[in-house]
Order: sequence, then structure tokens, then C-alpha cells
Amino acid sequence: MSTTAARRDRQREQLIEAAERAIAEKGLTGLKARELALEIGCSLGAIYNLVADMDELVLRVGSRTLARLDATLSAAPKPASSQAEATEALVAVALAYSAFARDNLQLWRVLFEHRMAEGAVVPDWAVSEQMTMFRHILEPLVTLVPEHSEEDRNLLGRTLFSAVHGVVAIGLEEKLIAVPRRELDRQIEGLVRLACRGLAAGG
Amino acid sequence: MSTTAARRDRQREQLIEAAERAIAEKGLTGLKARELALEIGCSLGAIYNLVADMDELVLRVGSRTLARLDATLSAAPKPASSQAEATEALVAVALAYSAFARDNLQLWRVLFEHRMAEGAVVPDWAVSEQMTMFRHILEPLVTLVPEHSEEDRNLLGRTLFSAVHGVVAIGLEEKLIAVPRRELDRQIEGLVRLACRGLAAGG
DNA sequence: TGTACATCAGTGAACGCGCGTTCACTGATGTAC
DNA sequence: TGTACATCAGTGAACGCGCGTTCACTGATGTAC
Repeated sequence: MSTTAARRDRQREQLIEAAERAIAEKGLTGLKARELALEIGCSLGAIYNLVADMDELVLRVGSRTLARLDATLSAAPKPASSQAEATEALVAVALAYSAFARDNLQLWRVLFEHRMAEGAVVPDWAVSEQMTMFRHILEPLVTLVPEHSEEDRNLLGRTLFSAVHGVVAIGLEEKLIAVPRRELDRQIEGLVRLACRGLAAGG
Repeated sequence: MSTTAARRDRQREQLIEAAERAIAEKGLTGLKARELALEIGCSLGAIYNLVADMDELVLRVGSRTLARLDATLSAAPKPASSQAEATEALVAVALAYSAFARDNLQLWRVLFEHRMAEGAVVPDWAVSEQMTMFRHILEPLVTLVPEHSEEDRNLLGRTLFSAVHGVVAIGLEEKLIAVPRRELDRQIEGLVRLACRGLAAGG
């Protein structure tokens, strides 16, 4: 039977979950092969039967984080038939993004911090996963600025995402004084409404 | 004479400059005490007569970077007597920021990436330096939204800075496909104009 | 059912590398008389 | 000007720590006959 293969899959799953916990608690630098081995109850070497190297592990954790983020954003209200509703939808997505980042601070950071070991490239599946996130922004934009070309909407979506991301990232940065949650939410909501008003005012 | 103290000051300067060059070329992880010693022609141990530890060195390099950034932003046109001029001033500052980030990619990243060794806090002088940067945003805002309270303008300035920073940061990120310079500039200009239009349209 | 054999997951000591920081020592610089 | 001494910058080998990855070996699992 493939009882042995099934066991390996189960262990791999455990490994990834342990890695996720470790990162969530201690950040990327708190991820140690030895500790993971200890935690899932296997030897140090056995890890390399489950995963090629630590980079792959980090990538897989990132993949899970993206999936959860996507699920969170999907929960926000979607259908927008008027410009006003589209604005509300964008505000809701932005606030959901901010809340997710706050609740998953370390895991969320890994999505942006991690750089691969000199060599090469982020695998395709990781890139395409990132793309799906944009859908939550693009859908309301169709309602908000129907006259834009798809190309322009994509760029606009990217800009809006980056802008909100920036506010969240600097707001949650511990280097300066941490911004209280309510304040941060107000900033984000203000920014999105400002942009939407600007778009409505003729763009 | 203090010829010996003067020499030490000169060496310290050389050390910081060498560190700056190393970071600019190879990033923060490319900064090695041994290489610096080699470069400025002193022994490894002597570095610790010039500087307490590597953290201080990174902070000092960051300080220089902030000073240069401030000088760059100051070069952008300033006086704004109308709302339209204020908008142009903000656009100019944002584009100057983007250009600086691109031209000083690694040094600029250090400003945000570097986290102190577990222990404690960023020294006061570093914090206050960061604050001076906001002045380039706040001045045009006085003209643009004179009816806002100073408190509100500060928050708005922070939000605008964070938003532009986010667009630049993600635009220059190498993880996804690099955004061509012209495209990035258009995104930034678009964002700032959008926000200004939104502010003018009643905020 | 039983025996011989092959496969491969599992093991953990050891490898290899990197690197900031310390410290006992040296020698030049500057001071005191 | 000259001598004795003190100070302290300068030295670099060694310390200490951390950690991902490898690899010769073992033993359990599963297969063939």
C-alpha cells in the first residue's frame, strides 16, 4: 500500500504547519530546521525527505498565507452595482486587508520580505497566486470606472493596492510609534475614499 | 595636539563611507566588518574604536541617506500659493522621492528594512531625522487644505507619504516583474493627482 | 506461512561556512621631569 | 634636549554562536519466490 507515501504526505503537512507556527510567533529568522524536526518528531535529516530546502518551506507557508488572505478578502461584501457601492466595496477590501495584516503580522511580512537565495526565481505557482488577489480590487473598479480600458484598470488596481499596502506597512511598522488600530483604519478608509472621489470627479 | 583625535574622526568618516559604498553595492547583507577593515586599511579590532558595533554603523549610514534624501526633496519646487500649484508641488515631491529610491535602491531599502538587534530602540536623533522629511509634504498641504487642523494635516501627510511609498516600494520590488520607470512615474503622478482632486472635491 | 532480499525512510554526527566581537599583547605618541 | 614612563590606538588570532545541508549507516517495510 501507499501507506508509506500517505505518511510522508502527512508529515510534510505537519512540517509546513510547524513552520507556519514558528514564523507567526518568531518571524522568519525564528525558523530553524532543528526546532521543526523536534516539533514534528523526526530527525533533522528527515526534513529533507519532505522538502527540498528551507526556501521551499518558506514558499509553501507563503502560499498558505496567500490562500487565507484570499479567503478573508472574499468574505467582504462583493456585488457592486453603483459607484457608491463600488466605493464601499473597495473600502471594505482595504480594511479587510489591513485587519489581516495586523492579525497575521509576521506571516504577512514574509510575503514581502523573503528574497530567494541569490540564485533564481520565484516559481510560477507563487506568482500566479499573487495575481488572484487583485481580483478583489478589479471587480469593484469595473463598476467604478467602466469607461477605463482593462489595461488602465489593471494599472489603477495595482496602484491602489500598492498605496493601501504602503499605509498598512508603515502603520504596522514597529520602528516608528505604532499607529493605533482605529487611527490606521481611518487613514485607510480616508485614502480609498479620496481616491474614489478623485476618480468620480473625472479621470 | 589632538592630531590623534582628528585622525580618529577621519577614520570614522572613512569607515562610514566605506559602509555606505558596501551597502549601495551589495545590500545590507553585503556589509562585513572584515571587508570594511580591509578597505579603510585598519585591523578588524580597530573598527570597534571608531564605532560601538555594526548596528551603529548601519544607523549612521541611514542618517546620511536621509540627509541626501532631504536635500533631493528640497531641490523640488516649493512655493505654492494656489491649490493647483500645491498639487504640482506634491507631484514633484513624490516623483523626486521615487527617483531617489530608484537611484539609491539598496541604501533606501535599509531605511525601512533594518531592525535593531532585539534589544532596544532606535535612538532619538534617528527618529527626529525621519520627521523632517514630512515637512516637504506638509507645506503644500497647508495651501491645498488650509481649512484642516494641523493634526488632520499631519495625518493626511502621513497617509499620503505612506501611499506613495507603497507604490514605489512595490514598483521597485524585484520579486514581481520590475515596473519600467516611466510606468512607475505615471502611477505615482496619477495617485497624487487623484488624491488632490479628491481633497479639492470636498474633504 | 516462511525465508531471503531490496528498497528507502529515518538517523544524527559532522561538515562547512559565515561572521560579529573580544582580548591579551605591541608599539607608537605624548607627557613629565 | 634628553630620558623614563604612561596612555591608548592598533593588532589579529581566537572565541562563540548559529545554522543549513550532507552522508554513511540502520532498520523497518514491503516484495518475490
